[in-house]
Amino acid sequence: MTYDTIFTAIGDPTRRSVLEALRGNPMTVGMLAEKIPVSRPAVSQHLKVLREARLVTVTPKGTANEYAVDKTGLDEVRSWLDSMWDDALEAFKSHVENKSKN
Amino acid sequence: MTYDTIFTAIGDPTRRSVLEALRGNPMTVGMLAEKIPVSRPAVSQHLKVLREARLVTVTPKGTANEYAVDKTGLDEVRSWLDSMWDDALEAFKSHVENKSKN
DNA sequence: TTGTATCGTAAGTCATAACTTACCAATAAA
DNA sequence: TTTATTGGTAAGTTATGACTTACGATACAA
Repeated sequence: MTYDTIFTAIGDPTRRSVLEALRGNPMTVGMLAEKIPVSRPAVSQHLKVLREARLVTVTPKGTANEYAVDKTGLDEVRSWLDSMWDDALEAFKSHVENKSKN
Repeated sequence: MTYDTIFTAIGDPTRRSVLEALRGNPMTVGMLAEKIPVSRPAVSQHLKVLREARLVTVTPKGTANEYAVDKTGLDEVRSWLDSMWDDALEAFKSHVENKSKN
């Protein structure tokens, strides 16, 4: 399941900070490292996890790598959410039916 | 931010297994503990985290506690997702506009 | 060619969260 | 009242993942 990777990625607070920072505009590693209270190599490591989860994209620009939000991973979250929501509604409905049968 | 709690909660694979198990039908701790490869007290601890994140509800039934998916937390995920999606689209749009200005 | 800027990765550290067993409280049945 | 079932919590263990510093590769300017 792809969403395992995605939710594991989002599960970390620092990685959520990275996504929050990127929601406005693409940013380089250095810029992110100035904004988020961890070392630059730590930011790189987190970006790697986010990239593998398809939550960010990277575009080399000279010596700099520019990162942006990748909607692919967000799509997966939405699919999971819709599916989860539907099932929860279904379970609630049949639960109520069972209840009114007793 | 409430969604910090939620995403931290979903970040754990065992807790995701719990949610997967509950998507079909409400279940008791004991039932969950049979289905998921961890001890029953571990399940209890995870359920506590999920409850505080508003991802599950608990209904005492005699000596048993029945847990079910709570749509409140799912709603938060949806809000975050929509907001994230909109911002990412906006950023992409203004990024393209900047690009065509250069 | 040298120097500078940028960043990925290796290697090391260690706090913490996910696990366990043990204990006990609450509920229900006998 | 006693016994059985169920589950929350305490306390202890430890693997791991989030952090750091160090190193070196790549791109670009001088």
